[in-house]
Amino acid sequence: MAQVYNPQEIEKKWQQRWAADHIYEVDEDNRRPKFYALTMFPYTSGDLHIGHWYAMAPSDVYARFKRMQGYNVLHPMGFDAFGLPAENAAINHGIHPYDWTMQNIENMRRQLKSMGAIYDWNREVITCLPDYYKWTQWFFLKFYHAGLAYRAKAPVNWCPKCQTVLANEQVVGEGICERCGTLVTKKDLEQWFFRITKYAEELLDHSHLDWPERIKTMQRNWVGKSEGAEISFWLEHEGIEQKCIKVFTTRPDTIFGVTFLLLAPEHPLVSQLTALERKAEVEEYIAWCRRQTEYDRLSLGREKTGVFLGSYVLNPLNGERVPIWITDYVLPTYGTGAVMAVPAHDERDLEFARKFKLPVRVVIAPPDWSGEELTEPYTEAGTMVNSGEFSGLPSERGYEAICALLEEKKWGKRTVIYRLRDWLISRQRYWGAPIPIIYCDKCGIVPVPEDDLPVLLPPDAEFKPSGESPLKYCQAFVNTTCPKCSGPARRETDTMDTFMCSSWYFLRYTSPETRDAPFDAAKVKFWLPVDLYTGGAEHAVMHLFYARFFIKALRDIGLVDFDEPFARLFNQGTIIYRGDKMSKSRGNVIAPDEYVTELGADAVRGYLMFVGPWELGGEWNDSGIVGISRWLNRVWNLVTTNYTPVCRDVIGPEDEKEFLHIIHKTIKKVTADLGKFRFNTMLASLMEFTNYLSKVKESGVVSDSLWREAINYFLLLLAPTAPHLAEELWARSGRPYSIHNQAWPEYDNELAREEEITLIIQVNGKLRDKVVVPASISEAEAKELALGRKRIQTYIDGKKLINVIYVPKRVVNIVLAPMQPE
RNA sequence: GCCGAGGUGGCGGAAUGGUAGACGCGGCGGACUUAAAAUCCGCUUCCCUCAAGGGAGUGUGGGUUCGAGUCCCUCCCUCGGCACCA
Repeated sequence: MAQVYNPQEIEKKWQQRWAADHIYEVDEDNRRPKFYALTMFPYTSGDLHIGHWYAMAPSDVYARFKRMQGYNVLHPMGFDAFGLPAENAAINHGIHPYDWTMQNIENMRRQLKSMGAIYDWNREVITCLPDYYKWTQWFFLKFYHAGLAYRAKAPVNWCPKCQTVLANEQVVGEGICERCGTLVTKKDLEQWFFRITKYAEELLDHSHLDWPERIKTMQRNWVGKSEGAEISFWLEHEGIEQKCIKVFTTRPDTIFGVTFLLLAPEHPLVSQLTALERKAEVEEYIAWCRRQTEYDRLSLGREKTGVFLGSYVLNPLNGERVPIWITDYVLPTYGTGAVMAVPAHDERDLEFARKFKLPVRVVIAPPDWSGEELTEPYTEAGTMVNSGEFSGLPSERGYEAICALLEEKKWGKRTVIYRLRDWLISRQRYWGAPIPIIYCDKCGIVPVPEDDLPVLLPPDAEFKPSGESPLKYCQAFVNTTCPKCSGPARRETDTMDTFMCSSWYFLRYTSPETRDAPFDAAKVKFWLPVDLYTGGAEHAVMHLFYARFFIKALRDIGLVDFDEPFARLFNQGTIIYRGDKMSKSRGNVIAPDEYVTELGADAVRGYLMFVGPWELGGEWNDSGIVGISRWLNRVWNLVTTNYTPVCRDVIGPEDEKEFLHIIHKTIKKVTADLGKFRFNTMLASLMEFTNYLSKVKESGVVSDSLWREAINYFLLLLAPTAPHLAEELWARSGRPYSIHNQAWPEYDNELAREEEITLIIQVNGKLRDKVVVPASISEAEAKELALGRKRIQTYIDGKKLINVIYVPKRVVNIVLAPMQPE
């Protein structure tokens, strides 16, 4: 038997034993309350780095904690296995994406197993296998039949490097591709969309979700709800069909201040509304706009640009003639692509008016307005002026009155619009689930019949990116027969966004073996919703948003009976290394393997929890981990070397009492900290406990039985954090296998309570003395004691006592009169 | 520009409005050793002092309070998100 702590040996041993005994396998056992603890599954990039461990190890600790607390815990793991890097690897290294992905999974699974988590590997889910993506395709068909999937031509985000379209959510920061950082361009393409906008309103509702405020805010901003009115401005133009231009405004109360109308350069009426003599100038401007990148166009702080079309509309409320301009700050995709400009009350419109010397008319008076021109736009509510019959009304009432009038006269109506666009799910790439659609010259768009699923990804496709789907060139795949008329037909060659795959994987974990359905409905009913979902915040408006949409759609289709997938969400922070987020693309990854080999998985787990609060992340520091490793060694020595009480007739009852107090105080603290994900302070209190145990051991002042009890509690508290070491020490001290099937210790509140406290004595708020007193001390006793202290006397001497403040069990503050100046 | 998180020793970080710096790293000193490593023990915010003791101190400047790292206001910096959305 090894006498020194040898993590390599014991970790391997227990991992094999746990697997052989199936101790972490889970079933729908109703005797214990269920708890679904889910960690975002990793993309199969090749290696897990310390950043992955930071997401996974603490969540495993929490899942183990809940398990010991008596919950029936489902804590599964799988792989998000479709995606571009697999293809890029294929292109760069000549290996098939399937082989690359499966090799990576092999390696990552090995790494994950070395962590010693409670994953039930029978439930593993791999999204790129036909058993799985068959159902991803099946959901597409369900959405199609429910009217939630449609095909449309639209200007879409195009990544020239990835050679594929991207969803709006995948364009980040300054208009760059979320995956590769390339500047995204626009392309007009026929694509498949999911009608996520149908759920815009419901997606705004986070009222039953225990989620971080900032994620909820980001989702709300992403939906971008605006309430206002759509108003028709009459066209004063001969010879065109349209009688009016519709604008959207959130401030119908400012309509009397409209001094020009703005259209997006892409607005369909622009060419018809351009006066002959302005044609050249307008066309030149439009051409200039086209040359601007999306990012340039949306960036703030650039000078306003635009041209006058040479035509006019009439303001329906006052009949005024209003010139029509085009400008690139009006976006064709938002609202109606047309804006009524009110320069007095909108910053951008004012800038535009000043640049082009257009009139500015105040129609909402600020509270103390003198009637002068405003130097800056006034965008708040106020009193309406220069507004005909509405003048004098508070603008909030004017808003209502004008809307009512517009609706009565049918000049406009109240409207709500959203910034959210439908979810573009087509990708012109190989390594994804094929969209199960067939195009027939006779029958048009025909969905693949359910029985024909999966539409298998042909293994032999040429997948070099060409800007078109690689599947297009795979004749055996493309050519098929129409399911309706049996005539010759072509398959859709685009694949689905991989976020489709990750929108339902958490359902599959409940029943991965199910063959005739995506999941076993009873098991989903048992386990879902996920009780705790942990992962990085980078998915706020992507994965987390899509998954919510998916569940709402499945609910409406009748496949699930709940509204939200993730009841509670927790975002861990980011692991920084060399000043940057650790990631393979940044080339600053630290592999856990060498640390696991050298110091053990328990040490790596422990160190990651010790760097700081989980939600804040932290800097990976090589030298920090040795602290945890040394501590685990001390733990080993503490438990494996014999304790012998000193030879005394009776072991002092006072010492035993204090010992019990420390034990229960520690249980209380560790339990509370684990519940709050405060792993760093939990470890600190376990360390303090071991420091205390060492002292006790040295002095031998407790009985043998109490010592054993303390070790017993300590190992139970250690078990979630260092599962291997705890199991080994548990076994070595003759306790029954397995520690991980033991109940979490309960603390005795009486014993955990402090009996003695250090009373702080302050004079005028400054610490001057401290004294240890029984916790039961009364106010009068405490004050008397404080005033009687020798050291305090020297401060009080000769000064006037104004007040004595007593804070129970904490402080006596003696307030003296300030010194009179001479 | 707006929203959110954060700013505390040499470093990572602790602190229900009540002892600032728990716990760990690093450093210094000591024990063990022929020696080193490992381990163990002690010290370690800064300044004055042999010491006892005293003073200063949680990004900046104010305020509230008997008492502020913590609450309020001002400003500065770092990180994350959003950003011409009518």
